[in-house]
Amino acid sequence: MFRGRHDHTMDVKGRLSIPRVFRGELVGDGESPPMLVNEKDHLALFPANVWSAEEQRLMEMSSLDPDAQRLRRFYATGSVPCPVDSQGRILVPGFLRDHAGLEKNVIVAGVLERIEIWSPSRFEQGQTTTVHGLEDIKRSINQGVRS
Amino acid sequence: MFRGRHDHTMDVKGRLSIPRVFRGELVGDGESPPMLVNEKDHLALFPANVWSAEEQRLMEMSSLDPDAQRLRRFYATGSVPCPVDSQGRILVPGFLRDHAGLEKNVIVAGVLERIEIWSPSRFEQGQTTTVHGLEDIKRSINQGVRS
DNA sequence: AAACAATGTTTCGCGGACGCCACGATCACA
DNA sequence: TGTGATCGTGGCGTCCGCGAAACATTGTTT
Repeated sequence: MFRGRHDHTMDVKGRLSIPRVFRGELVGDGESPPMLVNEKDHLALFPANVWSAEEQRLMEMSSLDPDAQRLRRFYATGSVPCPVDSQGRILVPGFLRDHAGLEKNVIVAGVLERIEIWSPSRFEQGQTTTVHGLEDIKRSINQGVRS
Repeated sequence: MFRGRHDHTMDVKGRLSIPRVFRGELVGDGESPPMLVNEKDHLALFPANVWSAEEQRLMEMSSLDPDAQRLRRFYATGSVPCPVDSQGRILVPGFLRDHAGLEKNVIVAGVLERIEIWSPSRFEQGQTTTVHGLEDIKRSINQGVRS
């Protein structure tokens, strides 16, 4: 379970050191490398087994459903195996840096089963809007509108 | 069950002593450390088992629901394990201090299953608005509008 | 063969973290 | 009312973990 927020900086070449507290759980037994995945406005980093479970669910969706097909394409195209080097760093490919709008300063956030990598400005913005809507979100979830 | 209000002060480095009466229940058997959690306008401190139950509920929400995802991100990113040192103090990370607007003087309040940490001004303000709206709150709860 | 790109390695320095101790105020109890 | 114990405060001081940047090495391409 990943938790907390860390302000880190990226190499000019796109190398980013993973917070120490995350490394153990992230690499697991080291069998297969973690996965770096493109999301709408940020990147996500998964332990191999967690992502493969997620991927499994994508594959189980109907290939006749255009939406499912789109979803599959988006994630398949935007995901990359991402080994952690001996100094605890990952290399973020250029096209993912671009999509997530990452520059030198980034935020590495623990979100339970995943690690998220954000541009600071986008992150702050997202958080503030979340805070504003927080009570409504809680209410609607509490009422079982979703779940 | 935590009760009562305590005016304490924080270290320049963010160390804060927990009221004596809270310590026993807070650390429990000491297996896993208490959790310090960011809330909208204050911080909350939980015995490990209490927070992990809460976290469990977060994880069970659909990862396809954007609102659930936001909620998860908010709480996971804003929570950090928070061991109590040998002198009964915790260390409050800088980013949580900022979010809660904490400075030197803080209020440590017992709120049944949780301990809350407030900036004095925000606390007072919250209390007064609660007092004003008290009757309405009671009414709507009584009507089962929530929960 | 030279230049650039990619990856691996080393070092430095900041600051976070922790432990200890002493002062002082407050509370309890005699 | 006095005395003692408890508990919070804060002030050092030190340590070392960790991240960041610079450096070295390898490999690849034309």
